[in-house]
Amino acid sequence: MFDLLLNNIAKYIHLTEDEKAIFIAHLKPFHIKRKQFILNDGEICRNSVFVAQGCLRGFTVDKNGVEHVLSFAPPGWWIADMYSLISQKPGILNIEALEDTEAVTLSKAGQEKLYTEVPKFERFFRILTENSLVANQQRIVDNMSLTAEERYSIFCKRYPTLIDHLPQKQIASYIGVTPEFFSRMKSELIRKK
Amino acid sequence: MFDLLLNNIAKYIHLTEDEKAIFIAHLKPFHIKRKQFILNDGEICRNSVFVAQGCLRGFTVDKNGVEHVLSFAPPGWWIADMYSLISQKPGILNIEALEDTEAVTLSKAGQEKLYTEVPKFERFFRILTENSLVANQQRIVDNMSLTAEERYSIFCKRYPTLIDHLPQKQIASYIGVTPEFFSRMKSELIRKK
DNA sequence: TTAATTTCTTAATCTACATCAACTTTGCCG
DNA sequence: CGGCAAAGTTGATGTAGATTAAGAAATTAA
Repeated sequence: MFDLLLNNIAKYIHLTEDEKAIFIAHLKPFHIKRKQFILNDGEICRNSVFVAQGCLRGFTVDKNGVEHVLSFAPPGWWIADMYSLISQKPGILNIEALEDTEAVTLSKAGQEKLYTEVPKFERFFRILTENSLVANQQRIVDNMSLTAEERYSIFCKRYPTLIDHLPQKQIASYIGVTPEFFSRMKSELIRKK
Repeated sequence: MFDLLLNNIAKYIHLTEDEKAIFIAHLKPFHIKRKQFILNDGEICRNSVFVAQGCLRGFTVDKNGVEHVLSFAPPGWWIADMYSLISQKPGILNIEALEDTEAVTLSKAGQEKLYTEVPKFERFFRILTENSLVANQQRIVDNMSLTAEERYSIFCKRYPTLIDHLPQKQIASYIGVTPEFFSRMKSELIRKK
């Protein structure tokens, strides 16, 4: 059950069996059906969530009611409204299951306790956050300097597994175009080849 | 000399005098003239830089030769090519002084040594990275869901000190429009009021 | 299976912002 | 201070991608 997560952690820090047990004691497994939400904008985000199976998405809704996908969380990924989780103020992110999903939560309180019990986790989450920061900075650069077509091509390379079983309107939203434009773009790409 | 930095750190972790000394031993103060670079794209980023006075900017150059400002570093801010710093592979960021600047460097090696010597710094840099991640995620959302005018308004609120003494083409680049459009936008804003 | 709902496609029209070009203003360096 | 490069302005025109709308295809739920 926790194998995927523990293997993931093992890439960055080494844990004794005791430390693993302490860690696992803070986790709460759960599963959630497609289309259900684990977080709504305006709420305070109280957990980090690690996906073991299925897929979640984090998105905002702008003042015109348009959704914008900030992140996908396929197996092996963490997701949370980082702003809200850190500040414990109401956030702007909605987190929804795109398919039936199995995951574990680590509460904010649990995470902080973990830092004192096993300080090595400071390192683990620092590295995790660093990697996330790098990906987000790259996305900003891509959004500023590339066309939608180029961003799509990058998405395909970076998330090959997601392409197949994700509604394409979700991908359109992630790369920052409308579903209509995305559809056209795809058919033009096929025509070109 | 290190006061600004130490006060900054004190917001997140408490350091003994010994620990402060260890930290400072890893720092190297330097100053750099306007228009000089401390990092070029294609190079490996070997340092984090903390600005005490002046201002730096980090930017990429796209395949058409257009610059895109990823970040400004006024006094009290860190700057680095995080991708390159972490991976120690060639990066895409240029870092340039917008004015004569005084700063300190912390080398990648020094930072890692610091983590083992004073583990509290894991926490400090984790928090720093978390805050940066939150800001970057917000910027992605803003770029996807707001008009240039709205992004400018947010920029003004968030970086009031920068507005005055920054060439406006740099601000235009940061919010993701051309200098020409930015100029027009500003004059329309004035006309409106 | 079928009805209902959601997703995808295609087409016409529209707009925020880019590009190009010429000119004016600012600010820096000798 | 004066000359020159960089920054900012303004206007005409171009375009990537949005919007609206309506039908076709695919999923889902019953």
